[in-house]
Amino acid sequence: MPKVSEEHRMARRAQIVAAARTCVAEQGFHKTTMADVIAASDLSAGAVYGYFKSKEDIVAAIAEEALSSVDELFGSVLLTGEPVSPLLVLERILKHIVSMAERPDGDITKIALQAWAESLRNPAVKAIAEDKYRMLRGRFTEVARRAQADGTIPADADPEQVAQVLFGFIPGFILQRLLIGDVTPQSYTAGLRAILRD
Amino acid sequence: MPKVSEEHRMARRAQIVAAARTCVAEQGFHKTTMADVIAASDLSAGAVYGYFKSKEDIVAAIAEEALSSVDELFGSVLLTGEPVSPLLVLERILKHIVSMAERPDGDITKIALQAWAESLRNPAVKAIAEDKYRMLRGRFTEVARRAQADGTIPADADPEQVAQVLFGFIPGFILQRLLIGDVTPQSYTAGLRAILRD
Amino acid sequence: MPKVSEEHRMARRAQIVAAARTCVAEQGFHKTTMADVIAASDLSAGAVYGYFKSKEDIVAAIAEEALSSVDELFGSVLLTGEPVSPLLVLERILKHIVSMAERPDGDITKIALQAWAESLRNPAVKAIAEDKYRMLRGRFTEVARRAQADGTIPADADPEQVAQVLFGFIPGFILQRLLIGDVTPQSYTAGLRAILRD
Amino acid sequence: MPKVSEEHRMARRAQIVAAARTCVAEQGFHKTTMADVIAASDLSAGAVYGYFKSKEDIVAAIAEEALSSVDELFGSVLLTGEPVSPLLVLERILKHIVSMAERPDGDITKIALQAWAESLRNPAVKAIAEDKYRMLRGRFTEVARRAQADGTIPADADPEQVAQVLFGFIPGFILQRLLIGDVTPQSYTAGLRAILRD
DNA sequence: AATGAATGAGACTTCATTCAT
DNA sequence: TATGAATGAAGTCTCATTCAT
Repeated sequence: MPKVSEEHRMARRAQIVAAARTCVAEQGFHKTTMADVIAASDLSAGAVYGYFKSKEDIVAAIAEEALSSVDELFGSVLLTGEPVSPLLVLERILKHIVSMAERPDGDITKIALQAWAESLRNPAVKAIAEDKYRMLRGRFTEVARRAQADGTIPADADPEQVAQVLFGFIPGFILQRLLIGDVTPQSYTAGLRAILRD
Repeated sequence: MPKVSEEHRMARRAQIVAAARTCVAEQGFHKTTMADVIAASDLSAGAVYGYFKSKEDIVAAIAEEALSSVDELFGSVLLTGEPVSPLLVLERILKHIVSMAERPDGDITKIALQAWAESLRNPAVKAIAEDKYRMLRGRFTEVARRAQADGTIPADADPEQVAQVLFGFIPGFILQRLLIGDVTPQSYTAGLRAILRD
Repeated sequence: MPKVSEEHRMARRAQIVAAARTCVAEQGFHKTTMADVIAASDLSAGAVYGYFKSKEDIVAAIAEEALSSVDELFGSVLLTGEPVSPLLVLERILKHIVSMAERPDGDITKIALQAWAESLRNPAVKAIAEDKYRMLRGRFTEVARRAQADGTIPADADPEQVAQVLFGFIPGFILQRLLIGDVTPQSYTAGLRAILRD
Repeated sequence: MPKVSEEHRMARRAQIVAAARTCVAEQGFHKTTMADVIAASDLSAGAVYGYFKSKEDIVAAIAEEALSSVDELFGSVLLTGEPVSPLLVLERILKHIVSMAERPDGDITKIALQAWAESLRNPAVKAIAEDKYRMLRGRFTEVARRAQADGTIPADADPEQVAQVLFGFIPGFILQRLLIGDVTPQSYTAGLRAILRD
C-alpha cells in the first residue's frame, strides 16, 4: 500500500485510540494489554506501533482525550458576555458529563479516573492533566467574575478561589456517580440549590 | 514451630501494609511489585505470603485503610447534637486531609486516587470504596440536618442530596491539590465562604 | 513499464550495497535493520527488495565486497616476475589496508571482522570467505617462491606453509588496529624487520 | 529453596555460561536467543535472569571468558627468567589453542571471532577485548626482551613493536583454521621456522 | 516498476507465586 | 514457621518481508 492520505492516517490513529479507550474503560490502563488493543483495533501489532511508539504513548493519547473532553462542556455556556448563574453552568455541565459517560464507546469518566491515578507516577499524563484542568478551571474563574457582576457572589471574593470550589464539584460528582452510583444531575443540582447563594 | 502470638501477627501485618503503602504512594498499585513490597517490609517472600494470600489482598488492605482514614476526620466534629456549620465542618476536614497527606509514610490521598481507579475493575476494592464512602456521606447527611435545624439550609431540602454536594467537595479538593497543586484549606475555605449560604 | 538499462540496475545495486556497508560498519550485520538500509539508500522497501531478495543476500554482497577488496592490494606488487621481498610486500599491503579503512564510506576492515564472525554460521559467507582468502593466500605462495629464488627464504621450505604465515600477518594487524588501536604500518613493519630473515 | 551457598550460585552461573557458550559457538551471539540459552541451561527464564540481568550481560561474560582463555596459554611458558625462543613460544601456544578449540563444550576460537566483531559496536565487549589483548601482548613483549637478551632478535629493536607482530600471528592462525581449515600448529610452525630469524 | 503501510512470528524480559530445604 | 531461588505464563515491542495500489 503506497502513500496514504493524511486523513487515512488520522482515521487509523483514531481507530486505535477508540479501541484502546474501550479497553481502558473496562480494565484500566494497566490491565489493558497491547494484545487487547491490537485485537480491538483490528490491526496488527506492527501497524499499531506504526502509529504509537509505545503503550505509554497510547495511554497519554487516551488521557489527553479524556481530560480534554470536559472542555467541550463549556462550548455554548460562555458564548455571550452576559452574567451566568454558577448553578446553571454546573447543571448543564453535569448533564453533559452524564451524556458523555453513556456513549457506547467507553465511559469517559472512567478514563478520567484512570488518568488521575496515572498522573501521580507518569509525568506525561501529569502534565496533560495539570494543563487541561488549569484551563478548565480558568473557565470557572470567568463564571465567578460574571456572578460577581450580578451580585450572586460577593464582590470582594477572589474569583480564583471561587473557581477552585466550582471546579471541585465536578470530580465530586463523577466520583460518586462511579463509586456509589446514586447521584444524578437532578439530585446534585437540587443539593447545590440548597446550599449555594442565589 | 512455636505459635506466635496474635499481637505478633498483627504487627507483622501492619508492617507489610505500611511497606506496601509507601510503595503504592510512590508508584501506584500496578507498578508496585511484590518484590518491592517484600524488600520494603524487611520480610521474606514466604513470610509476606503467610499474611496475605495474594497481591490483590494487599491492594485491598491498603485501599481499605486509605478509604477508611477519611472517617477519622469526623472524629470530634459531630460529637454533640448541636448545630454545626457545613462551612466549619469542611474547613476542619480539609485541614485534616492535608495533615494526613503530609505524614511521612506515604501520602494517603495518593492512595485514595489509586483506589478510586482500582475500584472500577476490582470488585473487592469497589465494595470497600462504596461502603466507606456511603458511611462518610452519611455523616454529611447529619451535618445537613443540623444545618437545616438552625436555618442555614432551607428546611425543604433533601438532606441526602445536600450531603452529596458537601461530600463532593472533598474529592474536588484532593484532586486539585494533587494535580494542580495550588489549593489549600485556606483558599478553598475562602472560596466556599463566597458561594455558600451562611 | 519501461525496462531500465542494465547500467541503471547496476548503479541502484551499488547504491544499496554502499548504504548497507555504511550501516554495517557502524552497527554490525545484525543490528543493521532493513529499515536502516532502506533509509540510507534513499529507496523504498519495495525497490530494495527488487534488487536483493533478502537481507541475507545483502549481507553476502557486502561480505563479498569487503573480502575481495584485499585482493586489490596486490594489484601492482606482483606484476613482474622478479623477486620481491616479503617484508616489502607486507609493508605495502598494510599501508593499503589503512588507506582503505580510512575511506569515508565505511571502514572495510570492520566489515571484514563482521564477515569473519558471520562466516561461522552463514554458509554463503563462509564460501565467499574461504574462496577469497584461498586466492589471496595463493598470492603469498608466489611471494614465498620468489623469496626462495633469491635466497631470502630457505629453499627447502614449503611455500604453502610460508604463505600461511605471511597471510596471517594481515588479520593480526587488522585486529590489533581495531581492538587496541596502537598499531600502524610503520610500527608493524619495524617489528617485522626485527624478526624476519633478510 | 532457602539461601544457597556461594558455590551453588557460582555453579549455576557457570552452567548458564556454559550453555550460552555452546549456543554462541554454533549460532553466533545474535542468532542465539535467550530461549536457546534457557533451554540449554536446563533452567527457567526467571532463574537465568536471576544470574544475569540481560542477554548483553551474558554476551559480555562469554566474551570475557573466551578472550581471557588465551592467557592461560602462557601459564608455564614464561615461568623462569631464561631466554625463550619466540618460535617455541608460538608453537606451544598454537598447540594449546587447538586443544582448547577441540574441547567438547563449544569451540572457544569461534567465540573469540564473535567477540572481535561484537567489540566493534558493544563498548563493554570492546573494553574487555582491549584489556585482555593488551595484557596478552604484554607477555609477548617479555618474550621479545628475552629473545634480545640471547641475540635472536636485534638489540636495537623495540620490543613493543616486536610484540605486535608476535601477537599478530595468533589471530592469523585462528582465522585461517576456521575459515580455510588447512592450517595446523605443525604447518604454521614450519612456515614460521622458514621466515623467522633463529 | 515503485511505493510504503501492513503483517505477525518471535525476541527479550518481568514478576506473582510456590515449595524444597 | 521462615527462607528465597526457582518457575513459566504473559507482557511489550521489533523487524524482515509482502502486496494492494
